Amino acid sequence: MEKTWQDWCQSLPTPSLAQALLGARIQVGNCSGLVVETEAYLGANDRAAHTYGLRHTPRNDALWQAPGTIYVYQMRQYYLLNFNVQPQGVPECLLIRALQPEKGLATMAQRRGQSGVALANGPGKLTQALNITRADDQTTLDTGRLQLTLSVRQPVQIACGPRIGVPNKGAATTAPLRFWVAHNPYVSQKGARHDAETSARQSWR
DNA sequence: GAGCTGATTGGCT
DNA sequence: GCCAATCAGCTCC
Repeated sequence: MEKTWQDWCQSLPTPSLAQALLGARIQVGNCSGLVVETEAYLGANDRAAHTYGLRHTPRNDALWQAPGTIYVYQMRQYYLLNFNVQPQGVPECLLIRALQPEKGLATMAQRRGQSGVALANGPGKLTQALNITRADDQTTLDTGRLQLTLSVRQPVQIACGPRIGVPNKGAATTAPLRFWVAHNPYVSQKGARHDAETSARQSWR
């Protein structure tokens, strides 16, 4: 019997959940991919979080809902996908930064206007590939059209580092709250350009 | 390959 | 008006 999302959320603190989410499958319609990169956002005390200082606005209301609530935020002309992980009233969440595409490659390529590694190697790209928009904000993993399957694969090695796009915010800028599957070519970092297929296989157990 | 920059939308002060 | 959890294309090594 699989653990429910709620049980899973209660089993670990948020940064550990960010690591544990690597290897999960996200599916929307007939498109799916494996989570290869995440970031943790730690609510009230995290200057990079939208809920820093317990800010509660119409935009971030989803973060104040029950665990499993989906928060979709618009950045420029892109959408960013987050999952709420802590009990209602504790606004901590996980940002999905990159996916390794599995199914529906042609559909995703059509939506993106790109193919291969560039399909979903960034937070704005994967939402475009999976057609996730503000319409999915405040839906949940139980009732929404987005399905999540935990622990489909196990990373050989998990790497961590500072989050991206969080400048001049002291501890929030440097805290190692970004986690990715080491050696996987579908992460959003530019540097690692390996043989995509070979490395993708070798990055999972 | 690495680093910089322009594009450009929406939410909040 | 200001700023932001981005992206892609362009330069210059």
